[in-house]
Amino acid sequence: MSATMDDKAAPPPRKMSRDARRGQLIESTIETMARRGYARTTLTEVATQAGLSHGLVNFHFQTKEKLLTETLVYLADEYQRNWMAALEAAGPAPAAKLAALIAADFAPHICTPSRLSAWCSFWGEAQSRPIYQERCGSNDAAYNKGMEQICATLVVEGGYDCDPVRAARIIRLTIEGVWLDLMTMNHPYSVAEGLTTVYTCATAFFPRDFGPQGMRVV
Amino acid sequence: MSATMDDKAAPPPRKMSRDARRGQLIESTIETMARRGYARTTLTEVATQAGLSHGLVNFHFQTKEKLLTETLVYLADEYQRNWMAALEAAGPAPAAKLAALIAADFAPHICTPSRLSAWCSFWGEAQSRPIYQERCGSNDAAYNKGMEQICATLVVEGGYDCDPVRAARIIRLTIEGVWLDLMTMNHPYSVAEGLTTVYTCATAFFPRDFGPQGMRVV
DNA sequence: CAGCTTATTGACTGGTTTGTCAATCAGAAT
DNA sequence: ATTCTGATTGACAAACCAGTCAATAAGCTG
Repeated sequence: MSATMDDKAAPPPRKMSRDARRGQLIESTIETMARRGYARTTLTEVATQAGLSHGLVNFHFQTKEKLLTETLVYLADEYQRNWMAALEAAGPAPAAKLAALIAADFAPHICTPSRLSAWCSFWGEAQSRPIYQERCGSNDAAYNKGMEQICATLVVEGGYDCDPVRAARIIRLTIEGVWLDLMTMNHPYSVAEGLTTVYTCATAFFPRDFGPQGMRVV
Repeated sequence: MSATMDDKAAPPPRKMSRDARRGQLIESTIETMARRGYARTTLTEVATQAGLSHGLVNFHFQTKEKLLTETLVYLADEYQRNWMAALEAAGPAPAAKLAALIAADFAPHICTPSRLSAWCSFWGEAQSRPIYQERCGSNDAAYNKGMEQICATLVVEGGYDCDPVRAARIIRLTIEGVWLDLMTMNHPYSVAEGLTTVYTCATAFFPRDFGPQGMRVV
C-alpha cells in the first residue's frame, strides 16, 4: 500500500528511488483501472493521476503491456503473501486454518474497492491474454492446493462424507463470488455480511467445526 | 443462436431484414469480444467477422457504445428467457424448481465459450460503466428473488434451519464461479463436473431433497 | 564548484479507430 | 421499365493514443 499519498499533489518529490516510483505508478494504474475500466486506461491518465508526465511511464516500463502485466503481478504477489501469512499465523487446527484463509481474503488492505475493481478488469481481459491467465486469481494453484488439503483433513478428522475437492472449490467460488457481488451490485451488502456468507458456506459442509450461525467455533 | 451461419462467407445476402442484420452484428460482436477481449474489439473487426463493411455498423447502431450496450441487453434477455422457461417447465416441487434453475444456467446454448467470454468481458467493464452495471448478471434481481423464494420454501417445507437468503446467494455464487472457472482456468473441469459441483452445493444445504452424490432425487 | 549520471518533461510521429458522408446498388412499388 | 426507398460501401476527417527523443533539471561524486 501507500506511495500514493501524494496523488494529484502539485510537485511530486523529484527523484524518488527507482522502485518507489515504479510502485507509485503501479498504484496509480490500479486506481485508474478502477475509475475508468481497463479499456479506457491510458498512459496519460495513469501519469496524470500520479502527478507525473506521460513519458515517464514509458521510461520506467517501456510499454503499456509491461506496465499492466507488472501491475497484475504486483496484485497477485500481494494477494498470495497475504493469505500465506494468515495461514502461518493460524493455529494447527484445520478449522482454524480454513477460517484464517477465508478471513484473509476480506482483510481491509486486500479487499479494497480499487483492488477489487482492478482484479475484475483483469479477469475480463484474461480470457484473450495468456499472460494474464497465468497470473489470474482463480488459477492460483497453491491457494487451491492449500484449501483442498485443509478440507481433506477436516473430512478425515471430522468424519464427514463430502468430497473435499468440491467443498474446497465451492468455498473458493463463494469467496470470489462475494468479491464480484461487492463490485457489480448497485447496493451490495457489507464486507462483514460477505464474510459471514462464506462462513455459512463452510458451516454447510463442516457443521461440527463451524458454528450454526456461520461464526467460527474457536 | 443462428444468424451467424454465414460468417466470413463471401457475399452476404444483400438486404437482410433490419432486425436480422442487427442480430447478426450483435452475434458477431459476441464472437469478436470472446476472441479478442473487450479492449481490442473494434468496429472494423466486428464488421469483418460478419463479412460486412465497417460503415454498416454505425448505420445500424450509430455508435460503438450503443452496439455494446445492445449486445449486453441481448445477452441478458436471452439469459433471462432461458431460466424463466426452465422454471416454468419444472414441476411445482421446490427441489425440482431449484434443480431446473441450476441446470438452465448450463444449457448448451447459454453456456457457450463465446457467451461466457463475452459475459466475463462485460463484468470487467461494468464497474466503471453504470449502464452495464444495471444489466449485468449478478444484478438480475428477478433471478435472485426466484432463487430466494425457492430456498425459503425448501427451508419451511423441509424443516431446515439455514438462512434461505444466504443459501440462495451461495448457490448463485457457485454457479457464477463455475462459469468463471470454465473461462479463466487453463485446464478447466468439464461442464458436467461444474453442474455436479453446483448440485453438491445444493445438497450441502438441502440434503434431504438432493441426493448424497449431488444428483437430484426425483 | 564542476562534471557526471540519471530521472523527467513535453513536443512530435506514426498508427489506429471512430464516426460521417456522398455515391452506389438491390429490391419493392408503381 | 422506371422510380423510389433504404441498405451498403469505401473513402475521408478528426480524435486519440502509444512510443520516441532531444532538451532539461536534479541529485551525486570528487
